[in-house]
Amino acid sequence: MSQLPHATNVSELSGLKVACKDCSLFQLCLPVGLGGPDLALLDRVIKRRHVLKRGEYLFRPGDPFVFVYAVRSGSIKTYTPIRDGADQVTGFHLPGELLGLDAINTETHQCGAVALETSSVCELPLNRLEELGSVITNVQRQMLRIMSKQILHDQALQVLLCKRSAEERLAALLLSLSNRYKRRGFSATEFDLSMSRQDIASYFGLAEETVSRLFSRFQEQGLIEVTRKHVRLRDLPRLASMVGAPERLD
Amino acid sequence: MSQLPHATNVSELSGLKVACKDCSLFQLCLPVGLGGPDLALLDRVIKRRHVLKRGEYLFRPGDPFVFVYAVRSGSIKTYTPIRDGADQVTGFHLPGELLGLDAINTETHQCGAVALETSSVCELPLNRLEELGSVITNVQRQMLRIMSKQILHDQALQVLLCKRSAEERLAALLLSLSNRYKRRGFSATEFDLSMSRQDIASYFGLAEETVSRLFSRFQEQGLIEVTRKHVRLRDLPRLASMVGAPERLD
DNA sequence: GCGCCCGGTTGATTTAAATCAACAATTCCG
DNA sequence: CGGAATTGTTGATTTAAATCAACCGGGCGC
Repeated sequence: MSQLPHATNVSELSGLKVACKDCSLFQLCLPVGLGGPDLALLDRVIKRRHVLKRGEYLFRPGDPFVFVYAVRSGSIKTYTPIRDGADQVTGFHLPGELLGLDAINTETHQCGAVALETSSVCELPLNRLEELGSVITNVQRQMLRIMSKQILHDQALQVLLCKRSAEERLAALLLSLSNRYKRRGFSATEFDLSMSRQDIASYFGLAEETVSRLFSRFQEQGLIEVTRKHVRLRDLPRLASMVGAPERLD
Repeated sequence: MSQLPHATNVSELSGLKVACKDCSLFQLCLPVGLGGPDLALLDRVIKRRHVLKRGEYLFRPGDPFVFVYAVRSGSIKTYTPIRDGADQVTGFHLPGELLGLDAINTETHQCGAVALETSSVCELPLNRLEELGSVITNVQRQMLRIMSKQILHDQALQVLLCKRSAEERLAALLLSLSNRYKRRGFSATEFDLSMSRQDIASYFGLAEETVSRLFSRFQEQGLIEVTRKHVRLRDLPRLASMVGAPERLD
């Protein structure tokens, strides 16, 4: 189906229990920077490898908040229902990224999360962390950093939506995916989009047709090669020059 | 200059040292829900009453992160510089609201913060919290909640920017200010805007002229009465009906 | 007290992107 | 395997909001 590479193929095959310290996502995920003892305790409460098929829901709006989730493989989109029955896509999440942070305050998910392809997640019971002793401070400090990063990301998106054209928004997305794949050890210039044109349009407040036209235009201009979901970025520097630093979505 | 009411007038006059437990913003600010011992420790590290005149900067983009700030009186806007030299306004902050959360991760402010009128803030040295013992867990838990709330707020703004017209965006702002003033004990229907039309336009990705026209139109329609910065909301229910639940900015 | 400047308003015109419409290519599914 | 449904593409037209332009009025300095 999707040809998205899976960072965790090897560890997934080797067994269900892969400790955080042995996970290929260690550097990108919650435990980054945590020491051995903290990791061991963290491993005790994290539930691993909840698997989702394409289209399956991790949680839905209104669900009670139980876990923060870390994407382990695949990709997951989050969305908010808006009036008129439509959905607004609020984010695309790759391995190592955390989901459900917006539900900590109200203890209820306002967003939903759907797998864009076969994916797996780890479940972090934020409330149970308090049972553990020393680990909590370090993990919470790490949580603060991750949420701070999310807030910065949301601000970049705000600038993009307020000040930038449809063209620049799409460039920003392609660049963001490129950087994120690269950091995960995959090609920065060739990958499959796991989201539909409609998802991209929704995420950026554009019409599906506009996104489609932009993909065509980028191709005409020699910026990219695109066939359906497969994308090859042919001119990364020019793509990057279209997107200012404060609008980087990485 | 601005006729914005000041929640903290009384306590400000009574002296420089007002403990969190005696602050009128207690219920709206960081310490909400914290117990006496935690509060006492918190009071030891919080610096109070840094005063800013209109137009003064609390921090600028690039400044090293030292404090998280809580607005104590007045109002403060945050902004990001974007290419072409312009600024994008990223938020308006009223008493009890926290500033600088986006800098926790990088330890550098990406945004700047300017007083929209004479304002004062408390300074919370996030890093020094670790010197304190038991307080840290509870305060950090509270920080997680506040940041979660911010992320939810950012998502509401995303929906507004992606899916709603200029008209609905302005309605959302007026409604948000109304609710926030109300919670602080002020009139929900009559207040002064501390931000300029340009600030509002920037915040929502609109032109100054559009915002101006909308104020006029709202007045024609009997929704509001507006003279320069003074606003009276004449039909709160109709205003509210223009803004869906997932777009509430409160 | 007068005029200047800035913030705000109002009008005319342009434009980027939405909408409407038709169609092509894939994937889904019996 | 074949037809329906979904997803994506391309073209014509409309539209909300930007831009360009002129002007107003209050507050401030001189």
